[in-house]
Amino acid sequence: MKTETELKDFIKNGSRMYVPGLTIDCVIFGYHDRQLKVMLGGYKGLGGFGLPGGYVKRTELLSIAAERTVKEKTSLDNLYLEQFYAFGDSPFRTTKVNIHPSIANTWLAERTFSIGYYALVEFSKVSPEPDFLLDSLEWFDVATLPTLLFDHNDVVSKALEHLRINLYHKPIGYNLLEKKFTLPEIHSLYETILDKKLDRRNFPKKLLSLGLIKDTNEVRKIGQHRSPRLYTFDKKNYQTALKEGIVLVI
Amino acid sequence: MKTETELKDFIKNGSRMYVPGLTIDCVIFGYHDRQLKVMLGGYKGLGGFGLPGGYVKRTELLSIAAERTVKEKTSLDNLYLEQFYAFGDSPFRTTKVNIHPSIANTWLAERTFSIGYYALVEFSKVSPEPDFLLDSLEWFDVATLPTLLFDHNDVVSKALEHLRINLYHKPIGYNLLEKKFTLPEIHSLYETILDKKLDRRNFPKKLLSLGLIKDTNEVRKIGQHRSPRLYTFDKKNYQTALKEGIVLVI
DNA sequence: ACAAAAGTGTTGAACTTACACCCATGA
DNA sequence: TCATGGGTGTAAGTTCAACACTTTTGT
Repeated sequence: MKTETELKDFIKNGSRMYVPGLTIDCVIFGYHDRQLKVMLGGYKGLGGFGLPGGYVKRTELLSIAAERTVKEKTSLDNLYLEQFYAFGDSPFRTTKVNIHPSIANTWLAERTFSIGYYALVEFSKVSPEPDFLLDSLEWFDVATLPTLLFDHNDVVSKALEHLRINLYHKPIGYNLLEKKFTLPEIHSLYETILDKKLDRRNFPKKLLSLGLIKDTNEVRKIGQHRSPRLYTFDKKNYQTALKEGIVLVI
Repeated sequence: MKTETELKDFIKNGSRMYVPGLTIDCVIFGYHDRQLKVMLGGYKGLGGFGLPGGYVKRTELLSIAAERTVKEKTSLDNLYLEQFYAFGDSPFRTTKVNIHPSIANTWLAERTFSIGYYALVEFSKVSPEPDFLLDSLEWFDVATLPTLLFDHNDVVSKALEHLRINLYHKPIGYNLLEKKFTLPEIHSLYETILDKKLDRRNFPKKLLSLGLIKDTNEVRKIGQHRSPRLYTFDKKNYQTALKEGIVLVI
C-alpha cells in the first residue's frame, strides 16, 4: 500500500523536509443547503475528527505552505485564504499525553504550535482528497460539530469569530456562493455567519446600495413556490471593497 | 560582565530551555506628545534597531511567554496585549544571509517564525529594561521609523493595521493615556492611530454618547491658553464595551 | 492686547428600522 | 386551490456631517 509506506517515511524522515514543531491548521468553510460547513478529517488511528493540516517545508514561505495545504485537500485553485491566529496556549500542547504509540519518540511527538488559516470555498467545486494522515475528509455543519481532536474546537471558534469581524469590513460571499445566487441564499449565508436575524427587506437594499451585487434577469426554478431572481457580484465594486474595506452596518 | 556570560550561555544552551525556531515579536505602543510611539531595541552587534522579542519556554503557554516578554522589557503589570499575526513569509527567514558570525552554526541561526503581539502601555509608567541581547531600548515615533532589522517594519505595519481595525470594535485609550486626560489628547490619539482627521466637535459627542468617557470637574493648566477639562474613562461601560464589542463610526 | 488652543450647538441630509400584504409556483 | 417561500415600499426615528464664533490663559 502506497500510503502506508509514505506514512512510515513521513514519521521517520519528515523532519528533514519539514519544519518540526509547527503546523498549519486549515479551517475550510463551505456553504450548502443553508448551512455553513467546515471540512474535517478522520485521523488515522486517533479515532476522531480534526482539522486538516500540514507542515511547512524548510524553505517554503508560510503563506505558500498554507495555500499548498488547502489546495491538496480541496483540489481548488484561486483560494481565498486568510491567516487568523496562532495557537500555542492549549495545555495539550505542553504535555505529552495522548501521544499515539506509532509516533512516540519521533519528531511528531514534540510540542507543536499551529498557525490557523481559514479558506472560503465553493462547496460544489470541492473534491475532498484525504492525505496519507487521514482516512476520510468530509463536510460537517459548523453548528453541530462533534468534539474534535487536539484544541481544534477552539481553532474553529476563533476562525468563525474572525470571519464574523471580517464580514463587517470586507464583502464575503464571492468565494462561498456559486457565480449566480439568490437573495435568500446570500441572506441566509450572512445570517448564519453572523448568527443573527437580518431583515429580509433591508438586507438586499444594503448590498445593492453598496453596489456589491446586481440583478441578472434570470430566475432559478426551485420547489413549489415563486422562483427567486438570480444575482451576481459586481466584480469591480467587489474588488474595490475588498481592497479598501467597507463598513457594513446590518 | 554578567550579561556577557549570560549571552554566551544563551547562545550555547538556550535551546534546552526555549523552543527553537519560534520567537515572539513585541510591538509595544505608547503615546506621548501627541505622537504614537513604539519601543525598539538596539541589537548587539547587528548595528540596527528591531522589535524587542523573546523565545517561548519549552513548557510555557504562548500567551504567557508574550506577557513575560513584555513585562521584562517594560516592568509593567496588567498589560493590554493582543496577538495579531504570525510571520514566516519574509525571504530573509528562509535564506541564511546576514547571520551574525557569533551565532553561526548555533540553534539561533535556524529559520525562525515569529508571532506578533502588540501591547498598549502608558508611556510615562514604562521603565525600559534592555535584556542581554539588546544594548538599548528606546521609544521611536511610529510615523518616522528607520529601516529595522529583519522584517520588523512589516511587523509594525501589520500591528498598526490591526490596532486600527480594533479601534472600530473596542475602546482604546485606557491603556495608552494617563488616568485623566483631556479631549484634545484622546482626540489626537484617535487621529494618529486612524491617520485621519476627526471633527473636533463630533468626536467627543460620540465617546460621551457611548458613555465611554466622563467629565471630571478638573482642568489641566498647560501653556498660555484656556485650560482643557480633564476626563476619565467610565470603567464599567469601558469594560462592557471591551467584552461585547462596539461599532464605532467616526 | 494678543496669540494660542479649548469650548460649544444647530440644522439638513442620510441612513436605519420597523413593518404587512401580494405574487408565483408545483403538487 | 392551497401551501410554500419570494418579492416589494414607506414613514418615523435616529444618527451623521458640516460648520464659526467665543472663551480662557499666559506673556
